[in-house]
Amino acid sequence: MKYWLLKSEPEAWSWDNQVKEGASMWEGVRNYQARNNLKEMKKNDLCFFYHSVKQKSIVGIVKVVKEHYPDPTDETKRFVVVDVKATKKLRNPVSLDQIKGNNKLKDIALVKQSRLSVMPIKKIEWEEIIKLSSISYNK
DNA sequence: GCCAACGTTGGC
DNA sequence: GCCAACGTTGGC
Repeated sequence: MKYWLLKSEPEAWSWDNQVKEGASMWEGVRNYQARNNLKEMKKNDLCFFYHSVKQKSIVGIVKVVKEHYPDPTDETKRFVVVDVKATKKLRNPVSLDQIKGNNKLKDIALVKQSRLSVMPIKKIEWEEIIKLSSISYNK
């Protein structure tokens, strides 16, 4: 069981869209590194759902419900999608600033490779972010 | 809105 | 196969 982070601009595809839609394709990835990550995802892996550009926060968790298959929106047939489903909203969003300010998260791919849209998350990083989301809730 | 950091494309 | 030119992403 692995952990991941998926990025989306909320104006293109938001957490609320994901909740409303239920299980849906994670489509439109056109980057090889991101694609390779999609291919490694297994059913029931969990992914943070990150809102880029505007909110710049992790807002929820989606689960992989179907492993990779060809992206029907890709004419070149080179890229793939997985199906994901919203499973849990974070109690409080965890912002990029919070992540950057946390020593345990300083090597996270989100910061190191700011342009990558599908990235692996280490278990300790996952747990730390979960913790941050509850701590901010208590404040 | 700007631009740094990347990724991709295509001419050579 | 190199690399200049171009396009895109996403933080600021």
